[in-house]
Amino acid sequence: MPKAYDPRAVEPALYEWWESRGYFRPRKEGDREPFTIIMPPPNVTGALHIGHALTAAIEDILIRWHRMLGDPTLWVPGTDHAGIATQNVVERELAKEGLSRHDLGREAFVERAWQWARIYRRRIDDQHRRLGVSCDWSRNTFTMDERPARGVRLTFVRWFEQGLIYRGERMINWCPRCMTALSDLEVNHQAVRGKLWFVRYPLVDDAGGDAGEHMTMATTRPETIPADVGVAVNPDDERYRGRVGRGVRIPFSGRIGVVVADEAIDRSFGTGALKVTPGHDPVDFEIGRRHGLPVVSVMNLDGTLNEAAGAFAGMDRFAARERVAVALAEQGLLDHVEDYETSVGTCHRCGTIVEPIVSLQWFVTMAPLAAPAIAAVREGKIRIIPERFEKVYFNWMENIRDWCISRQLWWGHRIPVWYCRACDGITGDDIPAAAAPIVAEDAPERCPRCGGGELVQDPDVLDTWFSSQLWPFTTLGWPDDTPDLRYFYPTGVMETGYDILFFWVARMIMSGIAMMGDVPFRTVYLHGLVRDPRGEKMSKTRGNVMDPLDLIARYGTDALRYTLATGSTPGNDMKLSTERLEAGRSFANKLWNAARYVIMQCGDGPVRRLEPADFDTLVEPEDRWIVSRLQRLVTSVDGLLGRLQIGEAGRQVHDFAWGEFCDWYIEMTKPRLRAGDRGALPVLVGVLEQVLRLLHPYMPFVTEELWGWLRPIVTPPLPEACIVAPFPSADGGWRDPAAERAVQALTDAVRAVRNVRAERQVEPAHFVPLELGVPDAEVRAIFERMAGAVESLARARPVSVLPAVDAGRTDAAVVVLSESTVALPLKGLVDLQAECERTARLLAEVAGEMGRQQAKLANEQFVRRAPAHLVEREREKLADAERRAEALRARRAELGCG
RNA sequence: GGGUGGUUAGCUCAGCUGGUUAGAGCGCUGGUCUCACAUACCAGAGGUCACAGGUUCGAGUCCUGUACCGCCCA
Repeated sequence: MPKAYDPRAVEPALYEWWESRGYFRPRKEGDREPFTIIMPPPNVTGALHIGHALTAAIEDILIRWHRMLGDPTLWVPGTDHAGIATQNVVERELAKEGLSRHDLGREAFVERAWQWARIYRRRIDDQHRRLGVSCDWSRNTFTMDERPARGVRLTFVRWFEQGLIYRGERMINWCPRCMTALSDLEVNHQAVRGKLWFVRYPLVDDAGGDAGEHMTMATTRPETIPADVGVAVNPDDERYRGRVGRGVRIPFSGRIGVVVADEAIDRSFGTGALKVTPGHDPVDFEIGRRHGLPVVSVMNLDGTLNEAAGAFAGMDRFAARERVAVALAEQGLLDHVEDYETSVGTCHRCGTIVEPIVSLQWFVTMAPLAAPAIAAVREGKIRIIPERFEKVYFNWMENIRDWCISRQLWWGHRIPVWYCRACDGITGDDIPAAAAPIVAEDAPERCPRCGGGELVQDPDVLDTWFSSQLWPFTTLGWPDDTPDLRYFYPTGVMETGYDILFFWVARMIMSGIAMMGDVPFRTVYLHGLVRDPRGEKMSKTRGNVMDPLDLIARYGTDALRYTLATGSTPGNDMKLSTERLEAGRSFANKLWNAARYVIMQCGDGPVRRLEPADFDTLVEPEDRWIVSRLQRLVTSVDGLLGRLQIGEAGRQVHDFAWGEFCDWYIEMTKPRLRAGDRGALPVLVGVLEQVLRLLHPYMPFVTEELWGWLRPIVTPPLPEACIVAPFPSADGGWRDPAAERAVQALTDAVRAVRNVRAERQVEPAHFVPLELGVPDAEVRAIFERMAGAVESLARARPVSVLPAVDAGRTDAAVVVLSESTVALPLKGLVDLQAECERTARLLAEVAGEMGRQQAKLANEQFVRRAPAHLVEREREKLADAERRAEALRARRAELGCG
């Protein structure tokens, strides 16, 4: 067996073996409830990042745990076509060849995108395999596959027929670079330093002539002035009372706009007067609508100004802003300019500042869909972890707005709507707003009205999330009625990042209830973002991304998974550093070496492994101690995983494996094994294999590999693979509190000896004589039985276990502990001066303890109201402290300390 | 503006329903290549749990407020 664990040497072969054995496919067992996770489908835009690794780690832990529990366990992998993002990357590829998508034409471009998607799907799947994910590849799905696509069309048609989907002219977010509409969620808001221009609008008299007065208003976007149609003030604003109803002359356009009074106006902003531009601002759009104002647009879809902007036509919107300001100044209309921090919306995908424009798009009416989805969470049909996100969910859902679902892209699910050229008088590509949509799952042959065969499909595609929202059931076969759908829906846990709670999770709940009549999952588990060591978000532009495959190459998959899983708590971001990964790698190596020790001791075997039925037959206290501790751990882990406390469960197994099993139990067995007593072997093997099982969900490779080493030399035989071995259960609840107490006391004593040795700089090779005074007969018996272990652990010889040692003796270093008194009678070990100082320090500590306990016990309220066992515990602690204080005082008197 | 999270050892973070002397990893100090492991072992130092009130017999944990940092929504 190699001296160090080498992940690269074992991982690929193990993964292939698992997969070939069919372990990843669900096994239906009796009437046990299935456990299902639908994997959040990564975008086919590129490679997996560290966030995907976190998703994979957590989900695989849950999946492997449930599989080991014997549940029929299904994890469905898949990938997402990511409309706008993929179109962008494919367009970038084309640009390298000097081509645009328009050069290729729609059909060829879509074929090109399919090629891209096929390549990246395979790459992503391979990366997932490297992460060790035990998902069912036979059910691997792509959002553009035939069945999900059918589900998309069916949903669209049904919602249209129910009046939930409509086509209309609304204010939407437009990305001038991506040249498509966006939903509200696809716009990021950020604060930017800008300016506030104060512009004078001349008031006109009834005849339209100059009234010689003006109103000054503030705007952050002077380039939209040519699209102004009026001015609005707050109805309660005294300053403008007489102005409402009058006309103003709009600069540049010369249009006469009316001054309206509207509640939406914030009197404290600027001058309290707002220019109204319904064509370019959502608030203004509403104001215009309330007051019957026209909508004027001065912008082209690419962000340049159009002919309505007059002299500014053809300019980019930001260049136009400066030019308009200059022109205003020239005309004497610019009052002044102030610095101003404003908020702009940017495209979620490309970062371009989005433009609010009025446009003809398809929308989903969300409120009716949201209502039952709100109820589902409120009634506890769905639980969100961490719970605080339920509030976030309610807040968004209760204020939900209609969802703009049409995208002016080529890559995606084409909207299942057709128009009749004859009926709607369509000649070119443009579909008139008044055209009557023919909505159907499959392309209709003829127009249902006129019977004509000249139909043209809506050119737009749907928002990617429209198909993603159906994912928990399209992956299981919907819209067909499949056995999978009936058996696995609703699924168990939806595990994903909190950043897509609205984008995805909320919409899945809404559409699941709407289309399936039941929630899509019982539990939502939201993890945080993985950040760089400085806490910054990882991004390609920052250049601080950590590639999971690179980390796997350096630290091993298990180290990466363990670090991610135990370093994060639900809903909270984590900083990932190489130091933490190193710790994970060390742990894998520690496990490897502990197993290596056990396996080497076993020789060729066969070694009987300890099973629960054997617990009562154990005689050595350390054996009973480690088994008792293990049972305690198993109970705890079971409870923690049940509450999805994955991080804490993983840490506890780590602490047990390293801190108790390796540091103490294995060391205790060494003198026994050296003396030819093989009685510890079943315990070593039994505890080790239980630890491997407990850790398997976190560190599947090293545990499976060690399982393979252990299996041939162990009897009764272990299950054929760790991945399908039953997860440890503490059903019997076996404990030995006496052994736990005594061994705890013994390790305390050993630590005390080591402490003295280190302080007095005793050579490591030098064995010192040791006397242990143990008043409690039961504990003393265990100390006597374990004297050999003490020798080896404390490097002490001879070891005498006595009912008492004289704490005051001056010929020895003495440490008084709760259950024992340690005396190291060795010349040169006792330095009177130092000993007086040390005992004085200890006495002060003990006095502090006693003070706290006495105060508590003196408090009548505490004694009366606190639980009896806590009061009793305080009394015991006080008695113990008093005993130690007494011993210290006696020793100080003996030593003649002042 | 509304909401929400964080503030615990030098660093990064655990700490579930309130109850021993608040823990871990890394780092630091000192000592060990001891026959599983130097990716290791042993010992040690290091914390007013952001601050101020409150509830309680008892608060890192619950409540209110403040400060700073962050995120979400508008």
